[in-house]
Amino acid sequence: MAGRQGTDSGAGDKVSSGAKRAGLDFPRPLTTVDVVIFTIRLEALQVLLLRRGHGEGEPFPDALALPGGFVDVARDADLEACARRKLAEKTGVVSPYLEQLGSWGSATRDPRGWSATHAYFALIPASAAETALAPDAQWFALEGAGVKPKLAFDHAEILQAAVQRLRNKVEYTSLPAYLMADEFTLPELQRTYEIVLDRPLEKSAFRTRMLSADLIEPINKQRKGPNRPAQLYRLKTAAAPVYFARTFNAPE
Amino acid sequence: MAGRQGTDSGAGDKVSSGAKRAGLDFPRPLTTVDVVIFTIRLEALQVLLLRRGHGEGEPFPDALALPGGFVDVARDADLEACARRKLAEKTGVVSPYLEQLGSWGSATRDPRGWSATHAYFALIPASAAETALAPDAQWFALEGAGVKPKLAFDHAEILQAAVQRLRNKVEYTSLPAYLMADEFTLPELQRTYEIVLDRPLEKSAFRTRMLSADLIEPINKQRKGPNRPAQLYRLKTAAAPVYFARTFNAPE
DNA sequence: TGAATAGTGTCTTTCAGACAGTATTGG
DNA sequence: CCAATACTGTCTGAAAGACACTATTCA
Repeated sequence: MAGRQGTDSGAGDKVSSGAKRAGLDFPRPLTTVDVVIFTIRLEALQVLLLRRGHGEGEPFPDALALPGGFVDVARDADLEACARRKLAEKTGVVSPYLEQLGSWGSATRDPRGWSATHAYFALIPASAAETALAPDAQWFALEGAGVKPKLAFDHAEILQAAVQRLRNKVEYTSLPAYLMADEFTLPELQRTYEIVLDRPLEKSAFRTRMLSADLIEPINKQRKGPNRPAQLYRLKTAAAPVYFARTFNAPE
Repeated sequence: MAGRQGTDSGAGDKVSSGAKRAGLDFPRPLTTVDVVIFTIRLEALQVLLLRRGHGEGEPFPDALALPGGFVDVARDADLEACARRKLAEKTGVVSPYLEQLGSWGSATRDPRGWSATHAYFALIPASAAETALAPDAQWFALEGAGVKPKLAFDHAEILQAAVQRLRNKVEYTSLPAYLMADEFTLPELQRTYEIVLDRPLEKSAFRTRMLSADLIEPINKQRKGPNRPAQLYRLKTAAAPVYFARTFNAPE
């Protein structure tokens, strides 16, 4: 970030007050943060969407959109804090897996003017997906790389990027572990992998990979059922995501 | 991006004119774009840095910084166009490998106020690294994950993230191909991999991997030297980066 | 001929894919 | 006992690691 070069234009809104003295008297883009929140519900990968309002000057009235909004320079210390705030406001979840996805900015993506959004994606366990949900929020199952209804702004593009990133990383990381409840069995974890990847995995290779990674530990408990009970595991404390040296299936 | 929620504070600069009518009467962060430009020079991975000016109100006077600056809402159609503009202004290179790295935004990273930067990283061939360089720009060799001099803002952190991302991706992608001249030999490409990764690679496995990927093609030419000449290759036309199914060495 | 580097072949190791086989529960 | 699911073992194949070997140039 060097000092400003080039000429300022007269277009758009201007900042005033102390800005001129510091040489900051030029129009600023709008700055927002959006969060793509994933969970597993009903044996499907789902994403949280909000119904927009229809007040005066609101673009895309009544359309569906990702949770997000303007950065509040008084409340948000940094971008991630802003993303966590949006997440907590809409789901009550306070410490999910949260990763920066990228940013989208252009003159045209928001009819109110040049705007740039910082997109994050979060993984939350199914157990947390129902509890403190905001009234205007709703889960939608993913179909392919998107969702059935049309989305506001360029949110369909952002959602598509999030799904691709998630699917891609699931091939060689332990990210699906963050979609699990506190205690889970290996077959349940494998099922989560399979839902996200939308293809079956080999049981044997899957178990070897998961058990040889420094990721989960067995607890003194089993999941009962109408069949052989399964060992329960939990994430090791302070478990950062594990990166494996290979992807799951050789990509054809 | 939903409508604005919460309360606006009185801190910072305000927008005026049409903003109020549209409900946009709240302070906006500064929006910048920074580009981490890598090349290979003198058998080392190097990064382009700029010496900042020392005009009135300029933060970090005379310090080194990444090429970048404010988004110009009149000139830049979108963030990537802004990054390409900065790159072309400083190096003359117009079509490098360019990838979004992430964004950094906080109340404190710029003394002029809440600011968010969109960081990109670019790979350019050594041949292009010298030609149309801006007078205030200079190449610096990387040592570890950073560079010797102190950098302005949080640019040391951004640079570190760029190096980590590059090193990580080089383990399983063909990114170093974008650091090569138009024509290159396989040993030269391997040397580039080794410089970026800072460790030797096995010749045999390297050749097998590169030749079986749909990435390069031999041309009817050889590189002469005081030894056996080497086959010259070029990138296949419209070669997107190749992703391999495994990393190079098993991570210990 | 020898130095130097380009390029190939061969053996081993690692780990996923395939899939058969064993284990343990409830009914 | 049987159905159902959990879990293990064994064989195979693909690709990397190690490293020896051959090939081709110039001096």
